[in-house]
Amino acid sequence: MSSSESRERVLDVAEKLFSTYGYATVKLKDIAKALGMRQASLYYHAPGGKEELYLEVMRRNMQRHRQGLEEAIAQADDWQSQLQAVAYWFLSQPPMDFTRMIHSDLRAVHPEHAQHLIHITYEAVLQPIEQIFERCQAAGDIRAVDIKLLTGAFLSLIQAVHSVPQQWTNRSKEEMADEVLDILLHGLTA
Amino acid sequence: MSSSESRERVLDVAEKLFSTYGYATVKLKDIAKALGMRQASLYYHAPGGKEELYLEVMRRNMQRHRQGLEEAIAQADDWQSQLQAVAYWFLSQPPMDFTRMIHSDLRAVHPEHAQHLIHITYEAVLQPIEQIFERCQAAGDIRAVDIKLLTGAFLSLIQAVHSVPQQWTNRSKEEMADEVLDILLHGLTA
DNA sequence: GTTACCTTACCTAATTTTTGTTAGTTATTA
DNA sequence: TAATAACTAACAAAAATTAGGTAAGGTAAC
Repeated sequence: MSSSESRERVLDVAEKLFSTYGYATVKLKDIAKALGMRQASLYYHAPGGKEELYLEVMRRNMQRHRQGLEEAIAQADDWQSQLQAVAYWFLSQPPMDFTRMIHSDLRAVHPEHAQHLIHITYEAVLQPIEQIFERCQAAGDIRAVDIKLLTGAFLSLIQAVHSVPQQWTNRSKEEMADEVLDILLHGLTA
Repeated sequence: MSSSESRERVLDVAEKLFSTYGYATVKLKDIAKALGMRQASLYYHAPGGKEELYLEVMRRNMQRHRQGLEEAIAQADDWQSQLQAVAYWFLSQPPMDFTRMIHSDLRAVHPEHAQHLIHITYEAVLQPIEQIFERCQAAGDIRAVDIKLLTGAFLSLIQAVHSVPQQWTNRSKEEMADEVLDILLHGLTA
């Protein structure tokens, strides 16, 4: 395995753990264990320590989201398929918990880094989705609503589906996302 | 201050912190600091230590939710006001993050206690809301949907509103909850 | 009503455990 | 044989926990 491949592997594992459990819950030991190595060996791949590893992981994560969302949106032709594509994209990725990130995880990092991460998060994930809704609204496809609120609601719904323990249901996450999306578009009373 | 009053105060403070930041992020030092006492003094009020304090806090929390939801629902006459009352109830309480609780916080407690907490959570908060939707569905007020999924979606929407940093908006949480609820009921395309 | 003695609600200081980090060593491989 | 990618062991810092002390306030005995 090449150097950059094994570094990617470290970032992948760390990302999955940090995304699922949050910064404070995940110990370096957990990451090392998941990688099949000793805690100290992590410092070969991540010499900057835990906080810097978290930041690298999240920056790469946001980078990938920007790319993935852009492609997902570009390839869908109408706005409803765009929303579905975005939903499926998130379901294919490690869970992204904004609430925990903002209120909990980011308190562990230096304020300037936290601020920067919030900024790139906005550009990478919030903005692309806001733009879908803005285009919808301009075209008259959806009624007048607070776009930022709607974007937050949309994301929260997808992540709620994402976080349903697989053992609690016999449906696939995509099925559930479709149903939730349908409710969002046409309402409960339709 | 009476003995039970000051104990309640400890539980109140611990609840707010645990609910907002999660189990691992909150250190006993943080709780002590918020109470204006030394870390070691916490052991006078919570001799069982951190894990047991967390469990007591969450059990009391669920107890209160059961009560509060029951009253909120009983006092509203139609189902739409019931949903609004439930939303407002949650906004009046410390945030409840199921995803974090299940995937993260509960990993720190003994499995049997975790199981029990999941159970009382279901009875105290999931069930009352499911019952609203079931009655709606039976009465034909809403169309056929997966009730458990709908309940999760509803809760996730409310908590998303609850977690919006007040500085990011000039609207009240109740306003935002009303708008989100309206979208849920009538859809984006209405 | 003052002395003795409890209890309450903290405190400081020390200890233990967990977590993060550094140093120095070794096997593998390009 | 030099770089890579691990390892063990030690160390440091943070977090949880325990031990033991004390000041304030109540209560019973004298």
